[in-house]
Amino acid sequence: MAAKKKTTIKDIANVLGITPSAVSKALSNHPRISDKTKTAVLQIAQNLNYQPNHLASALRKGKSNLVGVIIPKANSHFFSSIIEKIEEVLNEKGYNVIIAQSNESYKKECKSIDALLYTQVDGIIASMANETIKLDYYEKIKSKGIPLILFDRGENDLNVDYVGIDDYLSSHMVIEHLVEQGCKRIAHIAGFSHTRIYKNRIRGYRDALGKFGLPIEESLIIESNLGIEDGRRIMKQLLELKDRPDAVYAAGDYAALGALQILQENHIDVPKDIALVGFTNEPFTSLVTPSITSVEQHSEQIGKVAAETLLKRLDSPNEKVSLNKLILPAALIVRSSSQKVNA
Amino acid sequence: MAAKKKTTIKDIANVLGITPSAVSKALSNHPRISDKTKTAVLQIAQNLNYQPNHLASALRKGKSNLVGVIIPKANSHFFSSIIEKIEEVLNEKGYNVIIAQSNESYKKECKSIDALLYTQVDGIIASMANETIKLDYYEKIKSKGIPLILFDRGENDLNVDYVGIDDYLSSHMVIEHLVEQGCKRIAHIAGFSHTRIYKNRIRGYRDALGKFGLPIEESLIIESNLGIEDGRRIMKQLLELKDRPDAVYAAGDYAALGALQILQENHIDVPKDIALVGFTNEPFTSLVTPSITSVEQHSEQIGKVAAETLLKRLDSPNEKVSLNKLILPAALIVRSSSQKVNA
DNA sequence: TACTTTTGTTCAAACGTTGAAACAAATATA
DNA sequence: TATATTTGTTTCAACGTTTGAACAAAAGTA
Repeated sequence: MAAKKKTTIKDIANVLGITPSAVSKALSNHPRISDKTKTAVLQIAQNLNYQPNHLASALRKGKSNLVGVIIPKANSHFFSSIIEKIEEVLNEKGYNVIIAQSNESYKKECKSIDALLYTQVDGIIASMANETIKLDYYEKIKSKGIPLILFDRGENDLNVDYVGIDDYLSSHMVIEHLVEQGCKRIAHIAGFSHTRIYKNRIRGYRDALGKFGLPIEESLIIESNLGIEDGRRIMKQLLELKDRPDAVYAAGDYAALGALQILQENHIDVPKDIALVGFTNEPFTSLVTPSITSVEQHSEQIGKVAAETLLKRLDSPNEKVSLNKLILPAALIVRSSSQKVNA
Repeated sequence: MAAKKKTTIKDIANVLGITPSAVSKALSNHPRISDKTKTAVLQIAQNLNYQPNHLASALRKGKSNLVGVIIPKANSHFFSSIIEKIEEVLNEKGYNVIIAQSNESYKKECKSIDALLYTQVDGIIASMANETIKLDYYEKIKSKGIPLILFDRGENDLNVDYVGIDDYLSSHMVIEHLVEQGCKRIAHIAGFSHTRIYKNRIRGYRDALGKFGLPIEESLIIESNLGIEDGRRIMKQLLELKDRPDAVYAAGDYAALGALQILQENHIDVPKDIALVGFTNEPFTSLVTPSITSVEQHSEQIGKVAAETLLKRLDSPNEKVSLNKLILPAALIVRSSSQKVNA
């Protein structure tokens, strides 16, 4: 019952006794079409409940008005709010957004890229899976001439636009704060240094320690995947040291949470005995007790800039604009887990 | 430099000296095409790096192989894992998924629906925004003959397939558990009763109290949006009663968390003085101290069933299959916040 | 009056793929 | 040998929209 023939541009033309071509031009507000015809067309279009056939116009124009977004996992405040912003910016310009999750898997990422290319997206905005080391599929996007913007997890070797925060400086902010709180032995639960952002956080951590005249101790720097379990494991390891740290800086909130659990299980006072700082400012950091100090990455800002950068590329596809590497500032959100003085 | 002409079916045809039609048939493994031709076509397709033009085929076939999914907010474990599953099931059958967030706003939801219809999706899977009362845009989907599946937040009046859990029974499970723990005055931080699922939870709560011979007290049932702030506000309200409850059952985890915060701020022992149960089993329920007992809704299961139901509709569009109202069982995950006995 | 310009529209081809129908050649059946 | 069937391919139109070129009519200029 429900499925009725869709009205096309041709139906409107028939009603008015003009050609489909005139209707098409009227609908796109062509200057050579008379106002009389335009209003008539609009009127009939409404009456017949006309919906333009996106497929046909996309085929003809060679443009789908679809943009693909690849993220590791939607299930995090950081990524979901970036997507929200990207959608907002792109929808306004008539683009629709297709979201694909890689689930941190290289294989799934490749499949997603193929799916997006098959759907003929006009551009892709992506944050790479942790696992990804080979860049062949991203090269494939580039080789098809489809604009690609990376955010957060990017790769310098790819030579594409990138939007992210200043990880190096963020580490400085964290260390400076901890030093102000009187901490002298600061451990770092780090991400894998083969990923750019984690490498920079480590570098920032080291340099900042140096800046404040604190010794760098390799046993206090431990790389991992930064999951809860990693945090727990590494915190246990740190507690077993003969000389315990008086602060822990985790490069991810989940790892920080795991560390917090272990500290509490061992009745170690946070922040008095050991101060704790995380990274990403996931909502739960403010919900747990004690609340966890973390680094806010201004996700909406990242999403906005990524989308706008893509729009720029789409508007001037041939223009050889120089690469954009946009590094936005981050902010330290100080909470109970690190506040020893003036609480 | 990068943007080169895309190879089409015609290019392949030219190389082999056959018609595009033959190539098309070879690629779709038509039985009447010789194996010789098929392998030749495949070979050349690979050589020329041929990628089928989805737009053209979609236009011709009147099928986009795109499915739209509308959710209130990706930023929750529940919804993001449902999406993950939907994607998994649909990708396997050659469908791509477009995700749209309504952000719990009716207006945004309408815009999303229009966008999806414009993109010519073959079907839509949706969970309604809290705000949504008018069903006109959903009727629009139906009137276009596009299969629509609702999950979690559905509306009986719409007369479409629905997948969700048994909210009524879930409340029974919760109350039964609390009664077993010795609770006698159980408050309910409820969702708005104009939404089906919350209405059912309230009904289940009332009936279960009756079943266990406990009196129903209207002052112990308070409806809200179930956000953290709602939880805090309502918990304060409950604490001001001359006769305090000895247990609180919140219809959402965030509300439960807000309640927990207030209880802790007032140094009320959870679960000894007041036991607490939430709903949805968001990951943070196991992360806070004490961990919060909650109802697991088997999101992957919901996603799987929703996707499969849609596939069924897509496969037999004209078949007047009777409506599917699939009610899956939920599970109570008991944690510290409600465990008074045999801890 | 004759010519140019402007205005409003139609014509026709194209975007890339598909599938029913037509066709010729090869093979099977009588 | 004549006829029917099968096999492999081509022909052609279609999906709905867009766009440059063509065209006629109206308006402007000389």
